[in-house]
Amino acid sequence: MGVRLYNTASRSVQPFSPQDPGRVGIYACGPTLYGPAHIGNFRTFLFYDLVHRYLEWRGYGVHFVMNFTDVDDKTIAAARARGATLADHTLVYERQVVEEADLLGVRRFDVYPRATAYIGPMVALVERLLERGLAYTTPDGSVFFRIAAFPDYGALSGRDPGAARTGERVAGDDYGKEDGRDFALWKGIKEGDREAGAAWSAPWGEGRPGWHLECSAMALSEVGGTVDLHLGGEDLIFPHHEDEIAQSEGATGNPFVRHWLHAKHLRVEGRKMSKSLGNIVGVGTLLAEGVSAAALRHLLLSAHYRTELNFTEEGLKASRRAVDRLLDFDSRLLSHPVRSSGPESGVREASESALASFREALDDDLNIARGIAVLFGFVNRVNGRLDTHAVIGRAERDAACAALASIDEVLGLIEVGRRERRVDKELGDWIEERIEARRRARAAREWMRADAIRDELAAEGIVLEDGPAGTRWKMRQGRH
RNA sequence: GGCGCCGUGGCCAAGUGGUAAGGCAGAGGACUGCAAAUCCUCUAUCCCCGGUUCGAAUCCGGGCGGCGCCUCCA
Repeated sequence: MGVRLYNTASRSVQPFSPQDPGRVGIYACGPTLYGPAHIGNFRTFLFYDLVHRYLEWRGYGVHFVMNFTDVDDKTIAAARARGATLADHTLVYERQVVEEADLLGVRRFDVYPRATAYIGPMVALVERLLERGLAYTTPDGSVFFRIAAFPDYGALSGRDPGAARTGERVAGDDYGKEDGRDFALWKGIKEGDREAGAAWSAPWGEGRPGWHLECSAMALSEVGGTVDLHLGGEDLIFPHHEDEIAQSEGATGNPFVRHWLHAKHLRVEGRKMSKSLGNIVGVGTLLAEGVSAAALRHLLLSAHYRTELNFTEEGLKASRRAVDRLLDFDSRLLSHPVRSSGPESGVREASESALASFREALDDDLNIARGIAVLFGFVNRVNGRLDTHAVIGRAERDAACAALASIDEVLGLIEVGRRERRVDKELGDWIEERIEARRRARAAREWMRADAIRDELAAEGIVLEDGPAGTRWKMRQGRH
């Protein structure tokens, strides 16, 4: 059947059909660098990561572009409040978000354009729109898009362009608009912009680009004529993406995007995350508190991207346990005794069917909840086999390892979890030494001494698992 | 007011016409020196009412409840 994805534009799930399967061009709206990213941002970024990883897993050649918005009202305001230049201010948060994304296992995308590096293309875009009569300048040096001249406006979000809002009161900086719905392509220079390094010259006057324009310019420059997949948070459908379509198609005359995907927002303890509620949760804060990155990844990834996800303390705990189960299985599989030949235990069959079911689940509009269920079903089945078969064939074991690794190429849970369990060589050697001492104590049936050693290790976060093939140990992950 | 989404066991969450995946939590059992890990068993008729159908959580109608966007917002 192939990959099927929901398309916001058609409001239905449809086959994913890139123009050129060999090079799928994807543009994702990235963070605005005014402050630290929060878990809501990261739910969206992890959704991007899923799209990225899954399409590559399915064999597509993916060219994935995620921008950084480093100039807009908020970044300028934040930079000015700190007395920093725009460039200095945004660099701080760019570094931070990249670092956090790495910690959560978000694979690096191909290109990260920063808006301020695309002023040229933006100016060119506006010039074309002016030529075509789709834009007009105002006395303060701003340029607005003329929505009345673009009949398709509203198609993505399902709005009637003619209705409502026309006669609305205009905001303070929007003097001169012909129509209340018209949006700014370029904002004429204002007090303080130049000092903050937020002013560029253009044929119609000095100023800075409008937010919507930035994404159009970067998408057209970095992805090309038509974007196969354009991703974003659900809040961007209107007006941001509607405006991107209007500008891009108005200027080029070509379809801008084939397929739109939007991730739903998350809630925190049942409530909307907002400044006024004071419940904005930063990823950096959580990680600093000792929350496991793998657990956080699991939680943010575990619900389908088009359903509301409720971020709770309890959910985080459940996710942590779930990831532990995966990691325990991973290490059990790797250390399970094998022989070169002999009767099959059923592990190979379980591996093959897990891979097929996983693909089926993810092909269906990235149904990750079902995909994760398939994974746990696999873990369960194989654990059962390992219980009843003290030794399995090497080829079977390898097949199971390969299946697990393959699925984790998409989920990245074991990938991130393993990192957190890793210990340095010195600690590792000490652990091995202690385990050997405990082994001797146990052999001598000196339980008190053996348990004292186990407690000693537990105090360092090391958990032991005795099995027929010896004792395995693991580093307990973060507090949550 | 306009557009849209959702309501499944204690919590989270799949399933969208054939009699309920998975994770967490809970109970009992097996294994273990004790643990840990693991396995087995048990725990829901799907917000309510009506309709369509041989058959509905799944379709239709009506309620009730929760939520999103419409303004900066992932």
